[in-house]
Amino acid sequence: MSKTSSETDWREDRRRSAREAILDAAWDLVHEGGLAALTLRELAGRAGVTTPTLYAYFDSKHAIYDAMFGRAATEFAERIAEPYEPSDSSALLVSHAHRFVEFCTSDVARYQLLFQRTIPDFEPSAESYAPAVRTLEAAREYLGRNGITEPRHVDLWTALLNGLVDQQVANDPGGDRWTRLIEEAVTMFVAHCRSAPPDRPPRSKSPNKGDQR
Amino acid sequence: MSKTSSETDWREDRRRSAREAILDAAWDLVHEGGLAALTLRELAGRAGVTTPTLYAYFDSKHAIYDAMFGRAATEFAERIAEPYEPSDSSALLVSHAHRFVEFCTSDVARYQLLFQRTIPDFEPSAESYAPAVRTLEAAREYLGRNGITEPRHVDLWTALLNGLVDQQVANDPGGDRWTRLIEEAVTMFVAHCRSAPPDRPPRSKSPNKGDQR
DNA sequence: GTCTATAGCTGGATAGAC
DNA sequence: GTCTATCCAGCTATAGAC
Repeated sequence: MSKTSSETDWREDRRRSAREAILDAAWDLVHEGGLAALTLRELAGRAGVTTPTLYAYFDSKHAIYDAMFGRAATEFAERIAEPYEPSDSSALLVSHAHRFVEFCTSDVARYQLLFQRTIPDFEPSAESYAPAVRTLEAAREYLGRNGITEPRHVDLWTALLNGLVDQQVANDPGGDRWTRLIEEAVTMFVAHCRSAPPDRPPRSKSPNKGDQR
Repeated sequence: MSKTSSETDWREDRRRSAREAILDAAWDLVHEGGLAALTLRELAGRAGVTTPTLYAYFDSKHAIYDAMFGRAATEFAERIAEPYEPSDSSALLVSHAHRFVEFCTSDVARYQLLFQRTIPDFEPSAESYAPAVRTLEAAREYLGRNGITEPRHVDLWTALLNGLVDQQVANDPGGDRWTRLIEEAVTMFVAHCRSAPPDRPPRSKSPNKGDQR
């Protein structure tokens, strides 16, 4: 090799920080105009470079979305992993739910990029996606401490939280019409799981089959 | 007037059916490639006309989306308004939930157009939107028959159903991983509302304030 | 109402000099 | 790595003949 390792580190650090600066500008842009407002021309202008320069740091526009996804997923994982104040398992679950919902509603564009599939033909790479899946394990952990281990209950949990977030961002952006229901929703959910039989969902009578196409 | 009324009806009928044929083609296109795949060139090709002809029937691309929205909203209202088999109020609510979720999951593009805001700068007109709001009144009606009248419970209900739909279409399209939880979700919800005090959500202890930014 | 032809714009991506 | 200049594709929408 013709370079010392410190020279290599220097250059790689500069390259990394230039990439991060571009991503900063990308997020600014997206926060103002939504995910679809990201264009390479506008991004280059904000980052103080020209379009071809962007291709020195990213292979394509999708690669930029992927890097943005990776940053969002890391933020998500870090926020969820922050320590909780000591409390009983039920209050812990409420805190966890608050964090999840607050994380999602505090940045709608980030939420859409992470959890909805709104960009045509974009799929996050496995590396970018990894932190997000690790975080789902955390949810299972907190549910488990409440004695909730049934897979269908985990699914019901994700549906409940996701529904609150979705209604909040779609119908009352910036407000708290649905986020203020979190505690009640968790109470409802926990009470149900504690009373439900472990194997089958409770059914008092057969459902209206005629309506289930 | 120089035309008889029957001549006028004739022409208006022809015009209406031509519009409907274009909308049929638009829905075919969208079902195959998603909402964003609608382009006027492709639409014209499928409808057997050329691009300028589309402008003889619609003022703009957004006007086409609006007409599609109107049709979807009407389908939604009609499906929800179909009579239910006689049953008790609880089973009625389950049937209602099944219909809502099945309607949404059976046509993802239609669901996205109706309930998510994924098309840039598109807002449905008041006329197109009207059937959808009327249908929300139906949900309140069925909840009311179960003694559920609190506004916050109505919000919790919409979040719960919307969450099931969202998880289903996002993470298990074509499957039933979340739709099969409908009955259990309704049971949980109804039991909670019956036991909850009418004015305030139940809280055994104060929440972890440190986590509520 | 329907066509041919095209305007006018915006987008992602690249060639090649420096 | 960064620039100037440009290509090429896609889109909505319109002008004007028939």
